Amino acid sequence: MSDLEEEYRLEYFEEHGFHRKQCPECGDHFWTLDPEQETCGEPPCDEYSFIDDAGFEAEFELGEMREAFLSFFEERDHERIEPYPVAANRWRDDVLLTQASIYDFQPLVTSGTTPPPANPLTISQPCIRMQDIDNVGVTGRHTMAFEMMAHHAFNAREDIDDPGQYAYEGEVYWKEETVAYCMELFEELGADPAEVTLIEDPWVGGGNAGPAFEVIYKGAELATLVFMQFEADPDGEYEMKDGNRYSPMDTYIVDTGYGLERWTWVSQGTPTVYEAVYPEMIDFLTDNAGIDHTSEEEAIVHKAAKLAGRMDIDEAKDVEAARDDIAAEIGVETDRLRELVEPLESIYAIADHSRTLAYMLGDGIVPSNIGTGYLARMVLRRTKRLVDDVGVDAPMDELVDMQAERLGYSNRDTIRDVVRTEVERYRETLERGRRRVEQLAEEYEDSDDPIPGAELVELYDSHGIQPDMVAEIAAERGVDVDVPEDFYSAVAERHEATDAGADSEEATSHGERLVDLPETERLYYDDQERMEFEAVVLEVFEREDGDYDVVLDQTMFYPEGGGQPPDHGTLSTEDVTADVTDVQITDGVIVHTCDADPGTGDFVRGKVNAIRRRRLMQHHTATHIVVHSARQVLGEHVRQAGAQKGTDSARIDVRHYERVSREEVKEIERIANDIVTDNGQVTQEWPDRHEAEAEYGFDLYQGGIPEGERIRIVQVDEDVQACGGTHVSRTGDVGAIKLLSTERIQDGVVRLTFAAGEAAIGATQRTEDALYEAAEVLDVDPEDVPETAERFFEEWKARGKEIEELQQELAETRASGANEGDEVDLDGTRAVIQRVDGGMDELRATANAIAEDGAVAVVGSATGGAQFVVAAPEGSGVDAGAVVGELAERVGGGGGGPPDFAQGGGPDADALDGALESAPDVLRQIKSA
RNA sequence: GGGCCCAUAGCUCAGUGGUAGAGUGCCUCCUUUGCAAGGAGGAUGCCCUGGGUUCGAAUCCCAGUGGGUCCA
Repeated sequence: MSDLEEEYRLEYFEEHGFHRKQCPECGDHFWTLDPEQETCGEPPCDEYSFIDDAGFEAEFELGEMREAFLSFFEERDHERIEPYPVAANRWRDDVLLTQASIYDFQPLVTSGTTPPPANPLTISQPCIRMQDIDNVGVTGRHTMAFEMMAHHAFNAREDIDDPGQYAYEGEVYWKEETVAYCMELFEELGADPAEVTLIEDPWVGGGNAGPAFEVIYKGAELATLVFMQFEADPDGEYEMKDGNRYSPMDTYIVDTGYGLERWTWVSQGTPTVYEAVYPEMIDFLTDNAGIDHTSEEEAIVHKAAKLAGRMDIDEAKDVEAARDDIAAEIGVETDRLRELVEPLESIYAIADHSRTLAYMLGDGIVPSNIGTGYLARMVLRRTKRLVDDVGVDAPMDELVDMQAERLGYSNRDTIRDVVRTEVERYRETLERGRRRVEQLAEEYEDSDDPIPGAELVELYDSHGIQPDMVAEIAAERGVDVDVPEDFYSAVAERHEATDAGADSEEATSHGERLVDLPETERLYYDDQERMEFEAVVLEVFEREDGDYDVVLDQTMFYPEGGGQPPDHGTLSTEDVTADVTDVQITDGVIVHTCDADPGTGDFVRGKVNAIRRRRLMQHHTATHIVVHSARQVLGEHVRQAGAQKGTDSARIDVRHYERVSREEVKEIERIANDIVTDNGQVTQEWPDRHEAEAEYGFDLYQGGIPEGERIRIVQVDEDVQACGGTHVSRTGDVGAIKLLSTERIQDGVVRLTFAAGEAAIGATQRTEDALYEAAEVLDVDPEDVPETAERFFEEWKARGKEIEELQQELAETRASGANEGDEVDLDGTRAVIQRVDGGMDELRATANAIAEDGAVAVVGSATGGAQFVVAAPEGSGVDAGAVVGELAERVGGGGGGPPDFAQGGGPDADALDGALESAPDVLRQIKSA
């Protein structure tokens, strides 16, 4: 096994007189210029020493610090790169949020597949780390949202077989330069290099690893310098702290992270990072919440803040014990300290969370029950609770807007709208929850039992009601709540029990043999209107189902991809004409599934089914137009969440926070058809990916992230997207666009189904057919259908009521007047046995009427099989349920009910009369039993 | 992407295979002319939709639609 120690012995340290030491407290190794230094300099081994004693020559505001950093590296030949969105799932599918600047370049750039936008580069990347959520506000240094300032250099080894296989070659710079830059930056800002400590701290993450330094200055961790150079390998020579083995890779990357907020904080020396980063917002919130400390209280808070670094829930085992220690050290009661500090902690958290929300919503994340949307919802609800608890009396949308304005977002109106909608939604959830809990509390009010844990789990998991909220509401009614210790693991367990993951394996029958074939030349991009071509058959595979998979040197057939179904058509030689039923692409090789074998090595003439292709192209272009129109109507946040094109209709799923109204649908349809009428050119080009990203942003990648240096982008009207599909050449060729339906397929995702061209006409005609048919049935003009339908529906209901009343009357008449029913005497109790051929309602009414007269009623009917109703007045001594059971058995069925009123029946209608005849005997038997 | 919960009167919700309910609101009358007043009477329902099981489904099963919620 090889140790990393050698990796940290830099010439830079040697030349500048650094010493390597080991911290007696935590055991970490570190480098320092100060021969006297003993501990590593980082809390809890050391304390902050920059509070009230700012660490740099000048104080910086956030923006000034960012600029200072970026221009420092710009002056040193780094290119400044614009930040990426915080929603990392826009360009990668393994994570939801951007948590570090290196995320911007994973996985394609780090693996060497795609070149970096610049090399070396510098950036200040907004990041969100949800895992720090419990520390925010408490420790004084943790924020959920932050900017990671960084410089990166992407290097590739030259001593390998084929250095040209990667998108970059050679070494830009490595460890020596990285450490030198770091120290130089400190000196430029006026820090004493002797106060800087570099702790050896190997880094592991996402299957990669490497040596790294944590850079500590005056107690604060200000930078991490990571030298990514290993990849996971069971036979690797390095074992890292995660217990896995790693071996060197061909690319090696400088990955640094300088926390903008920490640097700003140290430059100002305020008690907490929050006061340095968004002082106006903290002032606003403290004022608003009416927090006004005396100077003595102020002093306590101030002292506590200096020590608050110990309250890291990840490191301090018991946060409350840490609070006790702090209280003891500054000489106040723990309770008093908590009373003073907790509201401030909430306010810090509110400011941070508002900023987090501004980033998320500003980048177009829509609150939802899935993905990043769910995270946004969680943050928003948590913030709302904090706001209410601490008594801030400002609407949430205003708080988020304060941060959005500061961050320079232009879609602030949408952000506010989203926040308002979401807050309202939360209010409704809480109200629903309150009613539910009150009801539950009522159930337990009379018993002395507390509300059990299982109920709490159910309330939380299915209804989103926190246990402490249940406790609060239950307490109002004097009901206890039994919160299990392991509440959240009980919730998790509930999920695990039902999670049965079934992995579907993708079976590519002859995938391996495809690898040796050259990439198929794609003619469909050259001229999307052309449908015929000639090609050479490179290989034919016979399929298990008897069809053939044919690979050509070039093709006009579009393979399934980007939600566009494959082309159909024919491949013909002199002798054979094969129908193409499917076309797929694997690693650049296009496979045509045919019903005949054209023969390897032969020339074939390919002919694409032009009608099908044209319809697919119309729908594909229409999809771009509809998304673009929806964006204008619903807002800038609208983004594609999936799409499927077809020949008769297409659907597009779009992120949006509300249901789409009928008015909005009409507006989208109108704008879409305006674009069609304008008949603008639909263009495609293959620009450099980084240039395209710089020009159009990541909204390019609505349909997925393509690989490679150059990407294909398609422009329709003002809409630009990376797209591999085929399109008509002018918007007018789409013909017409008709929105067919909208549905909300998930919270925050709306599906728009529409038809284009001929299909649009067809769809409209179908709708009209339905209307005309309905009109014909009602015998009115089509435009009168709604009114007539309503009238008919009302009348139908009125008739129903009338029938019921008449049945009632009829039944009463029957019961009272002379009728054909047989009267039997059962030891003084009268019984009436009667056949009434009618529905169940009629039978019931008749039986009731007879029973009201004081007689036992046995009523039978032969409509729809045999049916009985038996009613027994109180004190008759007859169990109606038993009677029905007995009678129903005779008609091959069953029945039952309470003793005073029962019903039943069976399929054998012919046996009805026989059963009724035996009724007197049955009654006597039951009565005497 | 997965799990769970819900859908019944205008509203909030009970309902256990056997005659669809309560509170509130609504209408009428009475009492009182007093602030969420009291009394009496009355009207309100495709029990979300479509299948299935059953003699019989608001109730059980399946699918769909709409809503809620938790997790990754």
